[in-house]
Amino acid sequence: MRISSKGDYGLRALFDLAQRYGKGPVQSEDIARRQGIPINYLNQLLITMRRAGLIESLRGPQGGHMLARSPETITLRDVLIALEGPLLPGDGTREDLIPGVPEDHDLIDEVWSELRAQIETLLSRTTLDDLCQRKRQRAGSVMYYI
Amino acid sequence: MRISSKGDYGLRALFDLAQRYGKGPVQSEDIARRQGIPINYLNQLLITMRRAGLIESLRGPQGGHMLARSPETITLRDVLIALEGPLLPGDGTREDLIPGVPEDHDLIDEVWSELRAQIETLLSRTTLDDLCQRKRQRAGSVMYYI
DNA sequence: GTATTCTTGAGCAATTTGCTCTACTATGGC
DNA sequence: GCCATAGTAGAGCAAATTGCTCAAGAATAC
Ligand code: FES
Ligand code: FES
Repeated sequence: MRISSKGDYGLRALFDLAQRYGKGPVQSEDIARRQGIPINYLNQLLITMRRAGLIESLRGPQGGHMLARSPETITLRDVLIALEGPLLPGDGTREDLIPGVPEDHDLIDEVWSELRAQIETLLSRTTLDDLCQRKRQRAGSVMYYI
Repeated sequence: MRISSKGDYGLRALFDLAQRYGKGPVQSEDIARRQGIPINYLNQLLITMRRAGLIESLRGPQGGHMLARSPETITLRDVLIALEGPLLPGDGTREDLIPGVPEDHDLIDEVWSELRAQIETLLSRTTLDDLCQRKRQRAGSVMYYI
């Protein structure tokens, strides 16, 4: 029930890309420097995210990474599932554990399932674009109050 | 972002106790047998839960474990926090990771914080008593349809 | 006092986390 | 075609966590 550094760093990187969406590829070294992510580790995460279809990458000079879709269509759920694997247990429920009294076991499995569904809808409500908007708002109000 | 065997086994054990609430102490061996939990491991978990104030334990013959509070007052949040530690990162945010651009970093920290709060309220909505009621309902309808 | 039941803490293999490093591949510009 | 610039792939690795087991001890009912 935690978010590992993958999810944290990964979201930072995607947020970085979201702020530069539509302005050409961003190099991993730039992301790493700005967001304070160990570059070797970030490269790994970027590959994972590309394989998950969240970003696209171009090699060679002037290459880099960019969001594969617009920021409004990428949710926290997408990010966390790509980086941390399926939420809660396995796909459905934990088949690796020893079961107990069937009625009780099934009931609890259901609870976990419902919980996962609820958490996923919760996560689906926040997009990368929401983060960008929040940042702009904040920048605006800071200006305002100075 | 997963629930480990601690949370799973722990909830099973508490559910077992909830179904026997008010009927005297239940021995760990009985819980282990019914719910299919390795007994040595279960003993560990029971101690953790006692230290968290969820159960009370009595030693000696006819000893055992019982809920410290009534099942309506014990929520999934209590269970998971006791067994899995604080939800999401540390207490507030992950101070172990390298920060990046302060505006971005603070924004993302906020997102994690809000997320944790939302997940906690979600978890707080289900109590052990809810599980017991669901089981009774289910048993009822099974009877009915046979 | 003795059988019963919880308590404490050590120990341990297997897995996961959080990285680093090396080698390779693709591409743009000259 | 050459070469500098990026991304890609995967091995490797120390440290932490997971999922347990086990042995020794302490409390209590009878
Ligand atoms: S595996 Fe946990 S209750 Fe089914
Ligand atoms: S530690 Fe992750 S953004 Fe702050």
